[in-house]
Amino acid sequence: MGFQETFKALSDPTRREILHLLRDGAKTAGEIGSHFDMTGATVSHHLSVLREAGLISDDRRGKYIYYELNLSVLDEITGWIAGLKGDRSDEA
Amino acid sequence: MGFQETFKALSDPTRREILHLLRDGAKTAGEIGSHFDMTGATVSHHLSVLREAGLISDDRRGKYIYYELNLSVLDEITGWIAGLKGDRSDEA
DNA sequence: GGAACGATTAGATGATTTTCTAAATATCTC
DNA sequence: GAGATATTTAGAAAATCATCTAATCGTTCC
Repeated sequence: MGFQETFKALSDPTRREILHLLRDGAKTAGEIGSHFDMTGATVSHHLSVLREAGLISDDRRGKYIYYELNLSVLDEITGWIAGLKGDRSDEA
Repeated sequence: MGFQETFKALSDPTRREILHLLRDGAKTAGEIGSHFDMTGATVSHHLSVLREAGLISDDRRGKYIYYELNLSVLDEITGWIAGLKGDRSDEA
């Protein structure tokens, strides 16, 4: 993890849309993929980028793999931004 | 502008450090560049990415170009994240 | 005007990224 | 176990990106 991976993950519109899709609950890779005009392999790749960034987690249930939002990493981002907005120069 | 450019701009560690450097006031391109072990041309490129993302603005004063933080775009980012954390499915 | 300095732009190169097709893995059902 | 379904992994191609060197632009000062 780290800001590097997180921001990189968020920099792709497909991946941001995936996060949006997961707002109202976990979805399978297939359900997520059906929202996009690209192959399942490509969606799978995006899911793995999001997973490596810690933005989603996966939950295997039988034949399906459910993905769900993981919001804690986003808190780190807002924290980083807040640190940028604070004007104290002794901060990390 | 748009999230695309903003997140992409934030995804590079050099650029995030530049933003950090500008927390306590405007600096010239040269001052910024002296903090990094890369050519001035490369730093200039990073500054232009940040400028196009709306994260910094430039102010030419004579021979020097001063760069300073532009925080409003960061507010849009925190707004987007907040929207992701809200669970209402009728939101944009 | 010309030299000196601060900074950007142009063009090239190697690395990374996005996407695809094809093949592989995992699970369920018969 | 074989076939069907859900998903990922492997490998390749095109696009984008970070970085460099060299050349250019803008300003100041003599």
